[in-house]
Amino acid sequence: LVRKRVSSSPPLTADSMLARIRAAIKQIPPGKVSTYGAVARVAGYPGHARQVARALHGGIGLPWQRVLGAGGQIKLRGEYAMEQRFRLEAEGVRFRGKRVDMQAHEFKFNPRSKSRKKSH
DNA sequence: ACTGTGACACTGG
DNA sequence: ACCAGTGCCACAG
Repeated sequence: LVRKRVSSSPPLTADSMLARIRAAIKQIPPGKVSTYGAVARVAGYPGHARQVARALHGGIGLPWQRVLGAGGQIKLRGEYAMEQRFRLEAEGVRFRGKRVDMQAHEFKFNPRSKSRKKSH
């Protein structure tokens, strides 16, 4: 039943992909967060969550601390995990146990970027 | 070309 | 709620 939509003619080169992903990440404002999967979707590449992580690893000047795993969980390890949490809390992001309170802090990307089929 | 790896997501136990 | 298994996709060797 669930058909996938690949209709969004995504640039298939790795460069365009990374560029779009970085652009999406930059949209996340301080105090807000998103997830690897959500960023990938908004950038036009549903299912490419891992590439978002790759983009963050190499990209400079990106608010990397604002990208989390599904459910608001930090996916980094060791010192970096603490660094991320520290940075987020410094921005006012609240945690509930080991995860961010997504209900309160998840950033809603501008629908315009996706398939805006709303209104009527 | 093939295999292993990873800042992932989802489902099931 | 946590952990394991599986699917996923691009990249490095």
